[in-house]
Amino acid sequence: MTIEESLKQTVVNAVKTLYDKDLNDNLVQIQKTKKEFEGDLTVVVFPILKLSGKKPEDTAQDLGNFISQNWAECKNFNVVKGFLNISLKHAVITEMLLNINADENYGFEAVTDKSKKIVVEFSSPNTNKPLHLGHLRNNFLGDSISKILKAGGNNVIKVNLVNDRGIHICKSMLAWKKWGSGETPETSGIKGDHLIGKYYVEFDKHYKEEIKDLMSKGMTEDEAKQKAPSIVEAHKMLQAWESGDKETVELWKTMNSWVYDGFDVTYKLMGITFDKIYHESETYLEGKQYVLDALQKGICQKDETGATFIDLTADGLDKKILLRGDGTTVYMTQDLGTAALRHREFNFDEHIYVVGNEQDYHFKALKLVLKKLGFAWGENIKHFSYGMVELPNGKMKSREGTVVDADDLIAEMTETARKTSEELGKLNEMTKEEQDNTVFTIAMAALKYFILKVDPKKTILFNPAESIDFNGNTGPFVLYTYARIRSIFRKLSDKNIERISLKSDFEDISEVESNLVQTVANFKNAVSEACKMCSPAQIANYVYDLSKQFNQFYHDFSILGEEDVLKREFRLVLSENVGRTIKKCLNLMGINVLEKM
RNA sequence: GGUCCGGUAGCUCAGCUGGAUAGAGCAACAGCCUUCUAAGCUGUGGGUCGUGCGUUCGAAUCGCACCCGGAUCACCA
Repeated sequence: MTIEESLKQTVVNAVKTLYDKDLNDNLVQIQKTKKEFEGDLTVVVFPILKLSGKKPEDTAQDLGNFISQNWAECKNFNVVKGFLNISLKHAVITEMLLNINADENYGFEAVTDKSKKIVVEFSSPNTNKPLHLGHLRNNFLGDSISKILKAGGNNVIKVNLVNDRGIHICKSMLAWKKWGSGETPETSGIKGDHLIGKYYVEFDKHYKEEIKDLMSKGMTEDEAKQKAPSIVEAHKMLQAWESGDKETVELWKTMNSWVYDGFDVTYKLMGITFDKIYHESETYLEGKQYVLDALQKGICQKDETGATFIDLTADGLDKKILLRGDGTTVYMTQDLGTAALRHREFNFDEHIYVVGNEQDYHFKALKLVLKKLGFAWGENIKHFSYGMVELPNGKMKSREGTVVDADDLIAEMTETARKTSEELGKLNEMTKEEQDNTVFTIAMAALKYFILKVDPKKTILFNPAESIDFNGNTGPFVLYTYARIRSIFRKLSDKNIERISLKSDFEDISEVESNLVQTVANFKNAVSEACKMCSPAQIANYVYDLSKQFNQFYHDFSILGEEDVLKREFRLVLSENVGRTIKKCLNLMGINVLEKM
């Protein structure tokens, strides 16, 4: 039983004894006492007023008297309006600390046998452009929630679906063929994904010009968009590809391989791996088959242009096209195939798609279509939706080249981290290798934390002019706190101070120490909550709060001499716990810790 | 127009299963390095929690209406 539950029970007993009424225990509100008031735990008495029939202050006083006499953990209490603040005995705090110490895994491993099998799809890059800041949000979120779910005892399978087919690839291929000089990553010295991205932008430039031209000749915009020679040619290329045209397929293979080489570098920088990688080019045909079957069974229909669609109007959505008039497949067709394939392979309990909120509609439709096609497990797919990353002048668009490139950003952050570290003299006694590792770890911590700390639902506004901070509520600050803790233990071993085992009758604990212990004790709760909500942002908030508290505590921290041996040990055990908790949190966010910085 | 999401300090964000005087960081200003890491700590200033009504002992938090911003309603992915 936790300390809160024990107090709750005592309040229920108190109401029974004092007022002879039965109090439903979910009406008892226990919360941590706010900083400004004296005490550790607070009972909110307002909900009890009806039972007591007395004023808030008097009710609180009654309860306080009862609790101090009948609850062994209570040292003393005070009443502020309708709030009953209770101070815990120091022994209770020490006991709490020792309990945390005993459970190295914070209880996570215990739930393994109840685990679910969860497939998490994230990253899912298109092979026609390099990764940008928006993709980083996707990757960091996907990686982090996978880690959180795993920590919660689930069997997690991380998968990546590479969008290696479709009209967008054809656009890059066409531009490379038509307007390129036959350059390759080797001849140009450009990283493969960036090279392809360059031609994607090139295509759009020509396409736009053609539209403008056609419109000046009297065509409507919609018509021009469809009739522009480039897009017509791109569509032809897609058809050629889907029908297995040798030359087209060869070009596609070559250009994709450039992109993959480029992506590998970026994934390595991000520290992200997958258990399995899928390619749309390998799954879309399975999807197509389901649609054709459904057409035969009358679940799907053909419209006047020959396109196949499914009618979702009864469910509040629209008619959804599943095959184009020319028989080629669309996004949805492919996703149907992929989902079915994965269910066959893994028989998952849950399938989470980490995809931006611009696709909320798509996933609503996907779930429905799966069920209509007779896949009952369609109910178990979940869309983890997150907001866009925007720049001060609006949305990032690869086509228009208005993006913050992932590789560039990482390089820039690493440079800033290096400069800052040098200025602070942090790199002085390190080897070149240590320096590089330190600087890179700090940069990635800053970047990941910056993105993960924001509620996934919200749009992130990123201002490239203001570089990502290294002070305050940031990754580097949390890392720094951890490094400080590690430093204490290094110093300790230097001084050869013998560790003793802490007895729980130690009586001298400051307010800040008591708060820290409670915060750490709440870790399991906080993280299991974050686990349920799948929320890296909550973890970031928690670990920041913890780090801040520790830094305040550190201000007064001292290793102390022989005569203060218990106090010293209390502080060391506390630091150890905080350090371990910080490390765990950072790991859940995909951030590596540093021993020194 | 329908649906979904957001609106909290100058800026970036917490807080939202209703509880005490709404919190951090950045930016500004004033302090703190001879002792365990100053990427830190302490203090000052800064708020009609988009607006209105309602529910409640109590609303940033819940409900309704409205205003503003964004996404989506594709034979793009």
